[in-house]
This record gives sequence, C-alpha cells and structure tokens, in this order.
Amino acid sequence: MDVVARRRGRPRKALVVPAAQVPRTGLHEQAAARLKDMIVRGALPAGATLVETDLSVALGISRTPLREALKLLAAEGLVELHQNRSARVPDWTPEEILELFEALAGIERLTAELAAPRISEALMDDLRGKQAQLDRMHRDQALDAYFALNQEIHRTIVTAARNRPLAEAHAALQARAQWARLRALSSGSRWEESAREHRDLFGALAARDAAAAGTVAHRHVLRTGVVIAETLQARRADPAAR
Amino acid sequence: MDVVARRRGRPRKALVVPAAQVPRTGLHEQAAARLKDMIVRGALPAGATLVETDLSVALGISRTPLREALKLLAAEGLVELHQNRSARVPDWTPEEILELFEALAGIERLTAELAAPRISEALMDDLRGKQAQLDRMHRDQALDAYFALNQEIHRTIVTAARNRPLAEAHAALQARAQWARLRALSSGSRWEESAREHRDLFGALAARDAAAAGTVAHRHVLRTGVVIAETLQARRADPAAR
DNA sequence: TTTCTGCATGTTGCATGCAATTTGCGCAAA
DNA sequence: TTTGCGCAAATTGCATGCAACATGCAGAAA
Repeated sequence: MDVVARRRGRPRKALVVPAAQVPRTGLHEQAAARLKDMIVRGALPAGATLVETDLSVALGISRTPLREALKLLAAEGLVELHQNRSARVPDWTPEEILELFEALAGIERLTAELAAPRISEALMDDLRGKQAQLDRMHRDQALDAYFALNQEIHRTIVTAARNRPLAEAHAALQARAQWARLRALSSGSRWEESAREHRDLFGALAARDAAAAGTVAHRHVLRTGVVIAETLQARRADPAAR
Repeated sequence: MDVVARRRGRPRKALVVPAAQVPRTGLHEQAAARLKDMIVRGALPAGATLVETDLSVALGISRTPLREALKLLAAEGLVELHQNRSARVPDWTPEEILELFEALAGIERLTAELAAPRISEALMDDLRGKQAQLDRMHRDQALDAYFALNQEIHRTIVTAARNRPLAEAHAALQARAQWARLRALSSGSRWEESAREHRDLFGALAARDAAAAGTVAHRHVLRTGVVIAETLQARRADPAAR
C-alpha cells in the first residue's frame, strides 16, 4: 500500500494578513508542559507513581492526550515508562545529576565556542545588557532574580551558537538540571565564584575568543553541577539540612 | 486531588530465577522503530505527507499507538508535527545536515575526551579488535562492512564515555545523520582519509590522550559532515549525479 | 511460621467513534 | 482570466470502551 499521500490540487494562496500567530496547541502539549512544570517544581515528587486515570482527571483531560504527553516527557527523561507499568517520576541520584551537568557543561562549551565567532551584534548587545543587569543583581544580593537571569543568559548563548540540534539537546537536559537546581538552591559561597565566571565568559565572548569562552563555560557549568550534586548528597544523608 | 499513588502491601519477593529478559515491547514502540527505519532508508521519502489512517493500516495497527509513535519520532526530529495537519517527513537541506554534523562532531569530541581516561580495559580490547578489523576491511575494500563497523566503533566510544545523557543526545542525532549518510554514500577519495583518522583516534584513546582524542574525533566527524553535505548539495543541483 | 497458588481488583495498551478543523474544488463575481 | 466564497470530503484531536496484564491478598500446602 502506498502510505505517502501527496498534495492535490493547486496550493492555496497565502493570506494577505497572516492572521495573528496564536500558538494554538493540542491538549497533549499543554499537558506535557504542565506535567514538566509539576515535576521540576516538585509537585510530583521524585519516585511518585503516576496513574493515568488519576492524572487525566486531575488535568481535566482524557487518557489519550495524557498518554501522549507522558511519552514526550519520557523522551526527555522526566518520567520512566515501562511496559504495563505505571509511569514513575525518576529519583535521580547525585551521581546521575553530576553526569547530567557533565553533559551540560560539554554542550555549553560547544555552544560558547560556536557563539564566540558567530554571535550577531544584536545578540551581543542583548548579552551586554543582561551581563550589566546580572552584576547589579549580584551587588544587590537579589538571589532569585540573579538565578533567573543567569538561566536566560545561558539560553541566549545557546541561541547565539546558531545550531538547532545542539539547542535541542541543551533544552532536553535543562528540565532535569532545573529540577536539581531548585532542590539545591546554591549556597552563597558559590555565588561570588559564579558571578566572576559569568564576567569572564562575557569577556571571552566579547573578545570573540572561542577557546577561552568554551573553557570558561565548561568550568562554570561543571562547577555548578559539582556543588549541586554535593548539596543533594548532603541533603540525602540529612534531609533536614539546609 | 492526590495524583500520586503509593505502593501498597508488602513488596513481593524477587524470583530466584529472574526469568529470561524478553524485551516485550508495545506496538507504539515497534511502530516507531519501523517508521524510523523506513524514513532513514528512504521508504518514506523526504517531504512525504503521512496520513495517520493510511499509515496505521499499512502497519497493521490502530491510530492510537501510531500517533504515539509519531510523537516519539517528532521528538527525534524525524517527522514534523503541526496542529491539525498531517505529519511530514522533513526535507533536510544540506545546510541543516551540516549543522547536524557540527553538533554530532561536538558531542563526539566530548565523548572521546571523556572516554580516553575512563574507558575500561574490556572496552579497550573490544575497540582494539574492531580497529584491526576495520583496517582489514579498508585493505579489502569492503565498503559496506567498513561503513557498518565504522558506526559501531563510534557507538562503542560513546559507551566508553559513561555518560548517559550524552549518549542519549548522540543517539537522538544519529538517525538523521544516518539518513544523510545513506543518501550520500561516501566517495572513495574520502575513504583513505577516514581510515587514517580512525587509526589516529584509536591511537589517542590507547594513549589515554583526552585532548588528542577529542580533536581527532571532532575533525573526523566534521569532515564527514562537510563531505556529505557537499554531496547532497551537488546531487540536489543535479539529481542524476552519482 | 513460611511459601506457593489462584482470584479479585487496579491499571495499562489498544481499537473505535465522533466532533472539530482543514483542505479541495466548484461556482459566482469582478 | 483572476479572486473570493462556501460546501463536501478528508483528516486530525480527543474521549471512551474493552481486553490483557500486573498486583496484592486470602487461603492452601509445606
């Protein structure tokens, strides 16, 4: 049987007014986004068993789109699926988190190296502004805002690298990394170091020094991962520890 | 509502004989595997429109598992899904293929760097054997076998890096890369070069020289990508060209 | 007691049906 | 001719039903 359908008739002419791009999205996509958020924020705790019927009722949708959403999350490593078994939120060990940040560090090294020579002037200006703001937040000790902008800067650099597959790989790892970060809100001692690394990274990019940018990015992310993994390890031994 | 189910009753004791691990797998997974194969081999050509009903009949399954399979493939970039539109096999441009190999080269650099210090003796022996066999195939001009073993060696190195997230990212890119490789079966001129690079890579790994292994792996994959993208470009201009 | 077996219950995997949306095409108007 | 409109057919998105499988427990056997 021929399963390849072909376009029939003349192609429809494009509308003159492209009609506001409302990103209408299917229920499965919405469900995936909501579930991802719930897992990252801990509303669905590590180790939780997800029963399809319960979850579908909770989200107000039927099992069909929910199952599709779970498959998407499984592809990102956010849930574990096994044949004829309920989905589970993985309980990542500190070792796995370290592995994750090792991968993330490697990928951010690549993006930094690629971004250095090919970042556009517009993005460079954007980055300059963000870096200045980050410094202010550091000076003002605005931890939450620093945290958020930090993430945004990393994403900007990934964008500047202009490599779609790498950006996708990066995004796929980010959810789990965010889970770990939220669970081990960085201690103040690392803050100084982090801020300095960010200044170095920006400097290397501004100088279009690919090797330096890559090295700094790698060290920065890996150090972050080590600290987070250590914090998780300590908290695992003594859950009350802050 | 509480959507988190918990284990009830006493845990069942593990079987003494763990019963042969038959990897029973759902229809959606099988469908995804078959479709991936069909796309990579070109049975579903680039640009093809995939109508769910037709595909499900062709595969002998219903639309439900088929839709789940399509979602999985979309996550790997093997099909494009748009709201209320039929799935489509993307028609990757040579530029996109080059981007893909740029990402792949970066990731394989990372895996080579990680593998150099941490590869186990067993895997090193395995690799030694494969490298010797590859040299024989090169000498005997056994192109197909060389091609297949080549891929296997790359996967082995990824395994040796012992980093799950990186391995997953690598695997996700591999399908599209394979699509490109099959469509631009490498010209003989590049063969010599490729064989030499493989010897260099093995040498660097054997010497546990991470930097060298990374550099060689990166150059090797990127060169491959450049040649493939150029071939695709030429063939696009003149489809009859061999 | 401890271990095994069969059954009731809970849960997943898949097929099917229906409504909503898109698409193709004829036909009228400019 | 070209453009716009509207309807019918094709197609997707989602809900629901049912069979297969897994799980936990009661009761039998060791």
